Amino acid sequence: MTASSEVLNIKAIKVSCHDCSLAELCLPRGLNQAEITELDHAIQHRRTIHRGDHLYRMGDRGRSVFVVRTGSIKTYLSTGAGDEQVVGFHLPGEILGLDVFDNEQYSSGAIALETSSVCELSGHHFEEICKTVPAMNTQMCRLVSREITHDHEMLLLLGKKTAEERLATFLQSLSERLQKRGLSGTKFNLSMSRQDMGNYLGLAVETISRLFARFQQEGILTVERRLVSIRNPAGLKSMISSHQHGQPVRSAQK
Amino acid sequence: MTASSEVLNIKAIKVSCHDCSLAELCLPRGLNQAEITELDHAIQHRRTIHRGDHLYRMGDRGRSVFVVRTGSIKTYLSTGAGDEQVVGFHLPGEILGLDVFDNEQYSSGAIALETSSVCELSGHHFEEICKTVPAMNTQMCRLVSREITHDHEMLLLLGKKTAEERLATFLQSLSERLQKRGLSGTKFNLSMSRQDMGNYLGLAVETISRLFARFQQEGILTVERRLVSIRNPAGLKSMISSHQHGQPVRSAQK
DNA sequence: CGGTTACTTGATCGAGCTCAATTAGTGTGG
DNA sequence: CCACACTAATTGAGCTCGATCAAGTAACCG
Repeated sequence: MTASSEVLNIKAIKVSCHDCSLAELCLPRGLNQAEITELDHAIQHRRTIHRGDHLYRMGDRGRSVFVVRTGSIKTYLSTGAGDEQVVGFHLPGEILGLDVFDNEQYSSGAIALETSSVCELSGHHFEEICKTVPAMNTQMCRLVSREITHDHEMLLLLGKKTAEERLATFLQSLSERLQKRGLSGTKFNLSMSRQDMGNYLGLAVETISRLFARFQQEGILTVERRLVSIRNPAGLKSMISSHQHGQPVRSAQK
Repeated sequence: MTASSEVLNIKAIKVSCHDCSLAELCLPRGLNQAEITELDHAIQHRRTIHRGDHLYRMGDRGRSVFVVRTGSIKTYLSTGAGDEQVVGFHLPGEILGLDVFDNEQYSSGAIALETSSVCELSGHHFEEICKTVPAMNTQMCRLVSREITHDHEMLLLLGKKTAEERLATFLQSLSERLQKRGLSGTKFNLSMSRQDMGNYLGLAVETISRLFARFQQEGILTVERRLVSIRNPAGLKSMISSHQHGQPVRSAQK
């Protein structure tokens, strides 16, 4: 804010949750000043990782969860057979590593898509703060719940949606998340490759490429390398779910 | 069933976690006697639901999570467009409804696959117990973590696996879960329809049927209506992941 | 620049879906 | 106890969406 605070940039690494612009999206949301102070004590340290670096690998022992501060991070699973599945893209304010609590080791890996910084919340401090700050426990439940709901929506996407619906859903979701962060929801850079997108959406890279070409032809968006501009947001939304089903199809109901 | 046991059935509803045979698989796991007593107070009541009944519907307001005591329950999501995605099958000792904490409404629906009973843990009591019994908080984190990991494995299944691999994975997982509950892992009844299985695995009913026929032909198992007998467990396991990939394919790595 | 990687575009193929017909359970009521 | 309706499951035939294979182009980077 003030010009003179420039000198304090080194301190920026030590920025507290009080001053963090992400506070409203992040763990502190809904906490009072005293509670945020407690939370601040629990944050072990801020770490920076570069494009392609692992934050943690599948199977790593640990007890920490992380919150993205800047940049973006993908999480993925790999099978013995060599193929991998991207399970999430994480933007500033989003939490990752929740899979560590089962037996104190990560069941997924996390790689930075670009230079990124994260706040680390160690398991020990995490348990402490859940005990001492009830609001924090509630907040944590909310985040975990959201994560599960999101994963379920991804199951629906992979289980039922067409290629077109998948990409449209992905772009729409990304757009909304960026907008919440004060960025443009209509013009943004993709931090992940076509490869990663395809992997995440259960599609081949070629399919992603062709879909982008088609969306462009139809005037839905323009895309140049990784820069996407949504031209027709309503059109994009209308592609998210299939319309043609007259009566319920592939029903889960009895 | 028997006329004489009717008298005791009423008591069955009031069984405590102390006496429950599921304790080792369920929430009380790792808790001491005093802590289990606290947990017992938090369990609001036991409920019985019949085949096809909803435990809760998508969008229902609430704050409770449930643990299956007997029977089995499926959870599912539905889109506006009318199609649905089964996101889980829940066996005794397994928790469901964790998606309720985000904004105090269920983002999924839950339907009994057969006559089932559940223990309800209300949100209020749940928060209380997490505060007063730290071990319970740890336990909860573990369960949530496991849920997330499982969902991620399902993303991998839907995103990368072939139809054969999907069904094999499903049967193997079911077999293991039943075995943990003291039931046979080689001969068991499927409580869900082919429809539900197909929906869950992202496959058409016909594909499930054909796969069962093929597995039978290959001597992997026999299936008669919903009764499955695994004849060659090693053979089943070997079908879980693709072998042919020489070098990493569809990689998530950069 | 030359080499590497990311992306695009075209042509072909196949796993699994859809449609259709049949069979086998499962009640339900007379 | 059986006839009827209804749902669940199987089996066959053909088709389609998106994968795979192949080639070319464009950005990036030492």
